[in-house]
Amino acid sequence: MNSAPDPARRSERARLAVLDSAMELCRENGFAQLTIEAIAERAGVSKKTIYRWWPSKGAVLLEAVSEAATAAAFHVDTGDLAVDMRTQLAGVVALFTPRDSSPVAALMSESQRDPSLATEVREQLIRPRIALFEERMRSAQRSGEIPEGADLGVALDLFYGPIYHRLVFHLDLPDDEELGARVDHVIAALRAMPAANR
Amino acid sequence: MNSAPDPARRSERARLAVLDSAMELCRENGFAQLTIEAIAERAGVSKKTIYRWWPSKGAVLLEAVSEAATAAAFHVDTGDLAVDMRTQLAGVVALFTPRDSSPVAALMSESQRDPSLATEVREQLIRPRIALFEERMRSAQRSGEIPEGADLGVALDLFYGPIYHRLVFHLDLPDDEELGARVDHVIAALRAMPAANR
Amino acid sequence: MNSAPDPARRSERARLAVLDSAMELCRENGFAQLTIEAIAERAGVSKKTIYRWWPSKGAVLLEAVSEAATAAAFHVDTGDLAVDMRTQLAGVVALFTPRDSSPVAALMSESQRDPSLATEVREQLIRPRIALFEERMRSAQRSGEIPEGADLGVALDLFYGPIYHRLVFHLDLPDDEELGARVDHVIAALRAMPAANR
Amino acid sequence: MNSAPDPARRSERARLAVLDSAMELCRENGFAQLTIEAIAERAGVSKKTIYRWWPSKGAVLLEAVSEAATAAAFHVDTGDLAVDMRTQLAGVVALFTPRDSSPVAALMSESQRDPSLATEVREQLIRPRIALFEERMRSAQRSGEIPEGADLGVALDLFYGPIYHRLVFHLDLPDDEELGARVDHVIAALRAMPAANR
DNA sequence: TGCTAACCGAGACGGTACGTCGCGTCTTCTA
DNA sequence: TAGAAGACGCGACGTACCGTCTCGGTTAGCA
Repeated sequence: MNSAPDPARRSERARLAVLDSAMELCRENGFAQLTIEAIAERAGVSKKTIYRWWPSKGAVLLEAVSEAATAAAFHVDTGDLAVDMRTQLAGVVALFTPRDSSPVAALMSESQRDPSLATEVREQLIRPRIALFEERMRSAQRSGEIPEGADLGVALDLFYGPIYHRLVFHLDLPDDEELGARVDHVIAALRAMPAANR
Repeated sequence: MNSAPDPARRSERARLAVLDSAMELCRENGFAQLTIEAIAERAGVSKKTIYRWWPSKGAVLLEAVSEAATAAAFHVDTGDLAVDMRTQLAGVVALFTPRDSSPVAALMSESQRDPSLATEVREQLIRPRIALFEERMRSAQRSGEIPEGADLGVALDLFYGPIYHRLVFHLDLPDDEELGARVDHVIAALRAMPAANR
Repeated sequence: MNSAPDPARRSERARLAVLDSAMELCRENGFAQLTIEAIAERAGVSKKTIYRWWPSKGAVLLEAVSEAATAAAFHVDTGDLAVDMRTQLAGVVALFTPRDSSPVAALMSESQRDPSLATEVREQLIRPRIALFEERMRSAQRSGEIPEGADLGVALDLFYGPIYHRLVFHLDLPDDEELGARVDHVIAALRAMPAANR
Repeated sequence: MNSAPDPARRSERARLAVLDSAMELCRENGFAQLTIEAIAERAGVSKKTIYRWWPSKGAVLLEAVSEAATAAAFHVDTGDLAVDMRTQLAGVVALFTPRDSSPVAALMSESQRDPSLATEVREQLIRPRIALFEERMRSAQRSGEIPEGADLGVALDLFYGPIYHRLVFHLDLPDDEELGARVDHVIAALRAMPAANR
C-alpha cells in the first residue's frame, strides 16, 4: 500500500529550512526565479523531502506566507474604524511590496496557474481574513460607526478593491495618503448606502 | 547597431497563425499548458519565427488579446450610466471566464512574473481602456448623472475593484444581478461623495 | 569546486543503451545522420543523461568503439609475421567498412573537427594499439624475421600508411590479395633497410 | 522547366568574395565554425547566391582549395628524385598545417561526411595529382633512379602513407628531417623491390 | 537605347538539432 | 525509516544553421 508519510517522524529542522529558503529566494531573485531545486539546495534538503511534505512549490509558499503573515494584516480595534482600516490596508499594501519579490504576490501569481493551490489559498489564507474583517465590521456596526444593515460584502469590495485592481494591472499601489482618503470615502458611502438585499 | 528585423518583410500569414494558435491553445488546455513549441506546431510556424517577432509568449498573448478584445469591453453611451456600466462590467467579467482558459486571465498571470510584459500590458491595453472609461464618466458628468467634481480615479476603483478583488483570490466573480446592485451602489456613492482633492 | 557527477551512482543500463544505440544508428543511417537526440530516443534515455557523462557525441562513439574494438584488430603471434600482419591489416580494413556507416570511420571524421576528441582517440585508442604493434614487431625481431635494428616507426608507416592514405582520399581500400602483396613488400623492405637513426 | 543558372551572367566579384571568405574563415576559426551563413555575411553575398553556384559548403571549399593549391604541391623535376620528393612532401605537409585551421584538412574532413563531395575531391583534386606523381616517377624510371618495373601504386603508398597515417590519428606530422630519411628509405626500397604484378 | 530576364543583396521562412534547465520520480546510502 | 544526495526520463527552453523562398534593385544581352 502506498502509505502516507508519518508526520511524527517529520524533521522540523528541514521544514523550517525549506520555508525560510523559499522566502529568502523569493525576496532575492523574484519569484520568477524561484524553483524547487533552488529551495532544496539553499535549505540543504533533498528534493524528495520537499515533495514528501508539499504537493507543489506553491504549497511551500502558502505555508511560508501563512506563518509569516499571521501577525501582519491583523485587524486592530481601537474603536476608530477609519484609523484601524488605514492601518490594516497599509499592512496589506506592505505585504505586496516590492511587487517583483514579494512572496505574497508570488503566491497569488502561482494560484493563477494552479487551481488546487488557488483553493487552498482561498480557504486557508483568504477566508479566515475575510472573517476577521467582517468581525471588525460588525464591531463597527455595534458601535454605530456604520449602519447595522450595511452589506459587508460590499464593504469588502469597497475597501480592498482599489488595492487588487491596481495589483492586477501593475498600476501604482495607493500610498498612505490616498489610502486615508479612500477609507474616508468608503466609510461615508457605507453610512449613506441603504442595506443591500442579500 | 543591433539590427532589428524588418517589419516590411514580415509574413502576415505567420503572424495571424501564431496569434490564432495561441488563443486556441489557451482556450483548449488552459494557459499552464501553453508553450511556445505548441504554438509553433499548431501554427505551422518555426519557433524562430515566433522569437523573431515577440520577446516572450506573454507578448504573443498580449497581441492576440489586443486584436481580439478591441470590440469587447467597449463603453457604450446610451445616456443611462447604470445600464451602460452593467453592460461594460458584464463584458469584462466575460473576458475572464472561464478563468482557467481565458487568454485574458492568462495574460494577467503572465504579467505577474514578467515585469516588462506588465508594463506593455498596462500601457497598451489598460491605460487606453481607462481613458475610455473616463470619457464615459465625463459624459455622465455633463449629463448630470454624477457630480462634476467626482473623482474619476475613485470611480474606477469602485466600479472595477470588486471584479479584480475576486479575481485575485479566486472567489466567484459577480453575476449579472450582483453587478447590477453594485453599479447602483457605486453611482449612489459617487453622487453622495464630495469631490476628491486630487 | 565544480562538482563532477558521481560515477558510483551511474546507471549501467543507461550507459550500455547509449553505446549500443550509437553503434546501431551509425550502422543504419551513416554517421552524418547520427545525432544526440536520436541516440537518446533510441536508447530510451534523456539527453541530459548523455550530456552528464559524455562531453560530445564523439566521446560516446569513442567509448562505444573502444568497447567493441577490444577484440578486433588484435595482434596474433603465430610465428609467421607475414601471415599475422595480413590478418591484422584485414581486420583494420574491416573496421572501416563500409565507409559511410562504420562507427570507426565516424570516430575519425569526428576527430577532425574536435581537437580534444582527437587527443582522446589518440591516447586511448591509437597509442595502445601502436604499442601492441611494436610488441609484435619486437617478437619478429627476436625470431629473426626482421632485423634487430629495424625502425619500428618506419614499419608502422609502411604497414598502415597504404590503408589511411586511401581512407583519406576515398580511394578503394586494399583487398586481401593486395594486402598480402604489400605485406610481403614491406617485410622485404624492412629486411633490406639499414636501421634508422632515431 | 527548372532552368539551370546561366554562367554567362555569373558575378565574378561574388564568386571570388565567397572563395576568399571561406578560406579566411577557415584559417581564423577552424573549420568546425565554418558555416554557409558566416561565409555569406563575410563575403557580402546572399546565401541564395552561394546555393545557386555550389551544392554545399564542401564544394565551396573544394573550389577555393583548388584555386589556391594549383601551385602548391607541384612536382618539380631537378633530376634528383630524393630532393624533389622532399620538396613535394614538405609542400603537402605544409598544406595540412596548422591542422585545426587548414582549409585542405577541412576539405578532407568534410569529404568524410559527404560522399558526393568525396567523389569530387578524388576526381578533381587527387587523381590529377596522383597522375603528376606518376609522371615524375616515370621520369625517374627513365633516368634509372628507380627500376622500370617498380609498382607506382606501391610507390604512392610508401611516399604518402606516412603523412596520411599520422593525419588520421592526429599524430605529429613528420618534420623535414624525418621526411628526408623516409624518402631515402622509400627510394631504397623501390630499388630493392621486384616489380609488383599489377 | 530601351526591354526584359537573370542575377544580385537581403533576410524571413519552416525545419532540425543543439545544449541547458527545471520538473517530479527514483535509488542508494547514512544516521 | 526519514532524510541527503543526486541520477533519471521527460519536455520546454531559446539559439544556431540549414536549405528554400520571396522581395526590390541592378545589370547584362537582345531588340
